[in-house]
Amino acid sequence: MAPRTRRTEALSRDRIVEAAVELLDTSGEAGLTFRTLTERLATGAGAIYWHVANKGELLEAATDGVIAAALTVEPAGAPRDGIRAVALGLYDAIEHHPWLATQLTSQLSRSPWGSVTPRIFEAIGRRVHALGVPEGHRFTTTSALVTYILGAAGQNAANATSAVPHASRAEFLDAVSKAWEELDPDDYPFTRAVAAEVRGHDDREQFLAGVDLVLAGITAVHLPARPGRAG
Amino acid sequence: MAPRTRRTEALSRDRIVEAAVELLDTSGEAGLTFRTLTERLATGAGAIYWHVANKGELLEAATDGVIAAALTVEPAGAPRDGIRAVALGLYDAIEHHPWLATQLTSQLSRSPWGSVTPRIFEAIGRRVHALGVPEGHRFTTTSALVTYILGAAGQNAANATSAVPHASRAEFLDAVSKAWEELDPDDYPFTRAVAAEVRGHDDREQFLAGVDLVLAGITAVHLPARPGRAG
DNA sequence: ACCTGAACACCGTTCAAGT
DNA sequence: ACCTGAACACCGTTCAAGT
Repeated sequence: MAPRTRRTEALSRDRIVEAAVELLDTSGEAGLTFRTLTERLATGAGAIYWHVANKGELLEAATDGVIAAALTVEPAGAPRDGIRAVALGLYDAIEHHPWLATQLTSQLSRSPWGSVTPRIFEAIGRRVHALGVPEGHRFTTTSALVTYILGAAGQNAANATSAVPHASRAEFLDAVSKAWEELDPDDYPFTRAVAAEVRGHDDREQFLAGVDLVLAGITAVHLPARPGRAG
Repeated sequence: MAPRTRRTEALSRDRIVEAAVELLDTSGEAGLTFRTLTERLATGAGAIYWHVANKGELLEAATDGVIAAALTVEPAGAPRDGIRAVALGLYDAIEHHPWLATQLTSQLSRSPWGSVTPRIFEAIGRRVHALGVPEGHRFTTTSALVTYILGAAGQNAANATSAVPHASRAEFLDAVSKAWEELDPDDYPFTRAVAAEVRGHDDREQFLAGVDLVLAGITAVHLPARPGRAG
């Protein structure tokens, strides 16, 4: 395959990051190497290192750009709906860019001072505040929500990447269901019993159900029912 | 460093997996290579490939062994306490073996028919059932719990691995808190406001608080209050 | 059946040399 | 200042050859 880019414009950090995102989207984390990247950009490895310190920084920049775009959610509406919208925005972003999952986990912990962590934290936390969660509980509550959202979305991204490539989603779930039904009845009574529920389930619905479960928990623990306030 | 093992016994799959776990625990995911492994076992690469198909299978086996050990939790007690105990068991296992985090995410999705997924699912799900969650909601509820637990534990494992190596936990949290306090007041009012709460927080406590939040949500949504049942 | 270890096709990164 | 591209020190995996 001939290089897509003929180097009309000069190289720049932005163009490098852009190409990296394209490679990641097209061929996954393994598809981004300095070889594929130099080929795509019609340049040499050293040229890339002139603009970017190392592969980690490249991945950070790629993540930041995509997440910033994903978090531009309409600001208005009830806090609960806002949280659902932000959650879905992240879910969809991770589904379309499965390489985000790994990246988010490592950036949230490795560099919480970077821009990605505050961005996500702010988008959720602001609405947790608006929900009425009292001071002193906002950090923990927001952390729990962010953890669930990124954990679930990440799990889902792994689902998307993996699996036998040509097997449809339905076939995959069918295989899991079958495998669970054949587990030892003494050791795995529960897993066997819910095996059938695996078959039809919708990942996105299940994700939202989880968000609602956490929201219900927040309501129950931190927002004692008052007359005139809807559940 | 001289090889620790002098090859007194014959090579076996078990000994290889055992050595892999030791290397992973000692030097992290990057520390396990076929070079370090052959050195440790005083053998050649081909010998390992005779017992194990590839590196992925090696990581699977390592994960399975450690998780099975971590899930041997006392069976009795109230379901809620059982869930907390299982959750903490997984949390601690991942904290002691941070490489588990990545591994669990990929195994839960890539091979839900493997032994790891059913093991975790069964340990939590059985107690979700005992809690009284009605049929038709057990799969989704258990998924949400497992997602939160593995997501939080995984995030924590990343914390453990990363950070400037010599910085103490307190110093690290202090740096994060400071960085958050310096964010733009217009863009990050919430994050700035909770920056102080980062400083003192205990990860384990916060993890458990999250589990309790999900449990409260399950109670609120699926276990309508009845006279004679304690919250 | 089980093991050896050189060889292969990759990585990320560096760096003298060019313009 | 910006870029080239060969070279370095690694990877995981294979495979003819040994016992």
